Amino acid sequence: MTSLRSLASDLGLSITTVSRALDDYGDVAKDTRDRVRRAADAVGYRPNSAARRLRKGASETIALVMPTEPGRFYEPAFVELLAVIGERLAARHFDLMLLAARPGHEEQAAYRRIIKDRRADACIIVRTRRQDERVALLQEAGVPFVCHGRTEARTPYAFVDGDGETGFREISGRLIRLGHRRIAHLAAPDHFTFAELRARGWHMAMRAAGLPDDLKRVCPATEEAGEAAAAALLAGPERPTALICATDRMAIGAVRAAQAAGLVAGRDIAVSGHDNIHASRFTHPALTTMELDVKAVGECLVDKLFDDLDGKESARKGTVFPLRQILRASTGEAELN
Amino acid sequence: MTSLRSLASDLGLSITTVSRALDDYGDVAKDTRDRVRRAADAVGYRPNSAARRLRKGASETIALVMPTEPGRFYEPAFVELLAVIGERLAARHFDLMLLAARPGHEEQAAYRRIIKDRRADACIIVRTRRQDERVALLQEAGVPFVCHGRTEARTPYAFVDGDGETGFREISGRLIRLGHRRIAHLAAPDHFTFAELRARGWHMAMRAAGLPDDLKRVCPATEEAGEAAAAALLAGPERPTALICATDRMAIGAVRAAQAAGLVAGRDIAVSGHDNIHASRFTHPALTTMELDVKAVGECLVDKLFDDLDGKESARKGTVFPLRQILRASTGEAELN
DNA sequence: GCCAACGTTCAAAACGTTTTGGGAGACGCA
DNA sequence: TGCGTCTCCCAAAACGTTTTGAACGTTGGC
Repeated sequence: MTSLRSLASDLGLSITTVSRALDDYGDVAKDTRDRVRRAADAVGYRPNSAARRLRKGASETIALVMPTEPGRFYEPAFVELLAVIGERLAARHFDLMLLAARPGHEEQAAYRRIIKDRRADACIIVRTRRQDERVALLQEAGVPFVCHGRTEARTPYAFVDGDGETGFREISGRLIRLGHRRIAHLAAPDHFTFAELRARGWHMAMRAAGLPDDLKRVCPATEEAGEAAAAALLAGPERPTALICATDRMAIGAVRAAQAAGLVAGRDIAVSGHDNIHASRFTHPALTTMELDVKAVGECLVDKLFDDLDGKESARKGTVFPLRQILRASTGEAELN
Repeated sequence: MTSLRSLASDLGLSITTVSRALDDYGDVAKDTRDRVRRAADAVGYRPNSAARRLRKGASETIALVMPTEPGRFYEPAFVELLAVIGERLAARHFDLMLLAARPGHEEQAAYRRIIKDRRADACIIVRTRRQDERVALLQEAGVPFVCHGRTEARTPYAFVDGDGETGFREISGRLIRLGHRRIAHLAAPDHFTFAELRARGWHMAMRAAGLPDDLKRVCPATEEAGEAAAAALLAGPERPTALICATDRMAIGAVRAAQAAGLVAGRDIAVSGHDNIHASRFTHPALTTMELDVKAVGECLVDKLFDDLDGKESARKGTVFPLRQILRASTGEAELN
């Protein structure tokens, strides 16, 4: 609406001067600068973003492509993460552009388009995989990005992740101290980095305590799969007294399996998860789990991106946040049998 | 990268002709048009969005502002809705811009900025409220928009909603036919339109059957509040035999309250919800609920928006989708006492 | 008193597209 | 031949910003 031109003519100045005054160039006299500022504030001037983008060759937009695995994208914290990211970006007048694509062909195409059209200045990668073509693609194209979660890349890159390894080592250790000896792990598919890290934490704790580390089952991170895997473990010859699950959804399935086997979770068997999804508070018994500070993670993601865009070399590294253990009844001191 | 200019000079044509050829003007000879098309496809030409936006004065972007009520934005279907909307928009090369703002001052400011800067061509309003300033704001500014959910507006406007009224009338009727007489309704706060519609459905069924319609409690749409409200009802003089809850979250709380009162849901008392959130499948017993076809809703939202942008007058009206009833054990033929 | 440096301002170009307002040539008709 | 009509094409303007390069007056050193 109000353009630089009208502002300039109102003030009897050139467009150049007004533009530079607003951009804080040392070029322009302090008096003029103040005068321009006041006038701009008065009419609520905001530069036309399209014009600005065209001229600067930058879009002041960050892209986030949601991987929409059909029927599987169920992450309660994701909406919150989006909100945090959006707010943080808005503080610097950046836009958040949201895309959706199925992993594979469609996802690749989406990233290629972003890169080619320079529709966004940088990307946020979520649900990072161990072998992640998205990372390779963006690195090759020289487009700044940051990952939510880790991948196995040769070169340094920016990521923000929760310390699943330590988290699972801790909960395993806690159960060991409670007297558990046969502690099983329900792991998520290992093409996800988080799955491997969590499994490693459990593994390390078991080895450190000299306990068997072969009680591991891998299955999709769903309630149904968790239930089936837990049922199989409970029906086995060496029934475990504890089930450490990679995610809350799997743990919810595990609680059901225990119940079906006539066991009361928290008394006859310990069950724990990860994520602190809303439902974990409302299982019977309530689920012991761990959680990440979503706000801190979201802000860290954005800050890394800005650092990278600002040319700070330091941006290209990872930050790992500790997990907060949330102890509920499902791991109550179990009567071991 | 590849500009209209380079494309034109490669072809020995003017920029104008290339531009018009790609835009299907009748102006340009069929041969030339084909030649241009082929060349453009070959290099994968896509017009620079900033330049296009600047020139056309339209952003080809749709804004969606998430209302982030602290700790309360928990809608599993929301991510899926975003994905559907994003995909549908992408088919027409529109971007989805996501913002986050707390209802009230911050939210208003966000919309005002969108309007003023013309950062987006249209908006999608979610979590529509009965008295919704957002609707007023956008109508006044002449910015096209569509609501997910209904509001109380004087003028016709575009919305897409689920038929909560019929859905709740149906589940109420079903329970009545099962023999229930004292059927209570746990309603959500009535500044949400959906809350009022669902309550109305229950109300109508009760009146039609000549049953008392005073067993209604209003509370926030959370598990905790649902549990408290249900507990109060169950402790009352006229203990209901059925609890029809406005949302699954409230219903999950209600199931707990029943259990605490020594009642088994699905046998001693019937409980139903709405949303078919993931957790509803994993309560004990599994929750009877109803659900909306998120894909249909998302696509309808986008289509209405495009119709409006294309100048079709017909866009400014509502579409109400039927709800699918999902019968699970929590309403199993109850032993009434 | 001359030249350089400085502080302040500005005109003009550029970003890449869409659109306006023709223009050149071919063709038909009188 | 002259005139109007059609088909195909194009030069130039416009969108609103940022940036380049220079202009202008003043000041200071010599």
